[in-house]
Amino acid sequence: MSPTHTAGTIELVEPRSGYEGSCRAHGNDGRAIGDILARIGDKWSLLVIATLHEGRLRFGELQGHIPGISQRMLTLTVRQLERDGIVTRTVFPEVPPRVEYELTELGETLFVPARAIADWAVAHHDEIERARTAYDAR
Amino acid sequence: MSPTHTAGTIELVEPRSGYEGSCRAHGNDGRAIGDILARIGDKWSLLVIATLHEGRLRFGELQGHIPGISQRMLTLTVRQLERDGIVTRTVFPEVPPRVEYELTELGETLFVPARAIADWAVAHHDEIERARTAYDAR
DNA sequence: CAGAATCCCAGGGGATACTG
DNA sequence: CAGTATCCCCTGGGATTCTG
Repeated sequence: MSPTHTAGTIELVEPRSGYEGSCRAHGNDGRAIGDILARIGDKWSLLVIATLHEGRLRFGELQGHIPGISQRMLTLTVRQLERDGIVTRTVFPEVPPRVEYELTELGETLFVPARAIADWAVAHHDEIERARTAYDAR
Repeated sequence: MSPTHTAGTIELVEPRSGYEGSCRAHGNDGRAIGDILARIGDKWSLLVIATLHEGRLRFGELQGHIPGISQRMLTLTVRQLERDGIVTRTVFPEVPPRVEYELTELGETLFVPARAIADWAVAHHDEIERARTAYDAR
């Protein structure tokens, strides 16, 4: 909305003098991070992105590859991602209608760190599991 | 709970034959990923982890470094992270009470990909902003 | 100071039914 | 097929108050 900022580096957390200082200073940049984090961190976005990384898919296929997602949530998720420039939505003027989704360049760049998180989760999930059992038995 | 699985690699998304197959196969591994993703992807965890990466902090300080977090949510977040073995909670037997939080080794390893996501958000947030304005003006 | 307990509300998200 | 529209429940999470 406000193109009035001059870019500049934004630290997630300042060395030790105030996250608030760096993020809140120019108004919306601090929120932008949480904003984007909220998007990619939501229940389905990462799964959609990971699935689409394998190649373009139509709506139904996409849903088939993501067990448990409702039609409604898939629609909403994919619309958000489209709005953010992370996926493209292509409608083919046929009947019955066909719509295909694909990652954009931006989406592909996001896949890299997203994948890193997923890999971390996979690599450490039993370690976490043990930590939980230990904590619960305490 | 069930130590009956033989580890093995878990793919986030199978090359093209079924996310369901790989994840749902052994029962809880598929859910575990979404589970962990949900934890780190929630509204506050990443911020807490990032803040703690700078060094150990007591409750009040932690809250001071994370603008907008309520006492309640900080408590809940930090407890979850403790349960997952990502932070340690040290209570000093003093009066008034002092409690300090610090990242564990595991927590530090999580910080790496977490940081990558945050960096991505920072690096692309104006690109996303433009995509949104474009989409909304469409 | 560091929480635990309660209250309460907005909205996230599932199930279902309808449409172009 | 690929959505949209509703209904409705449940949880996330803020504000406030109480305690060791």
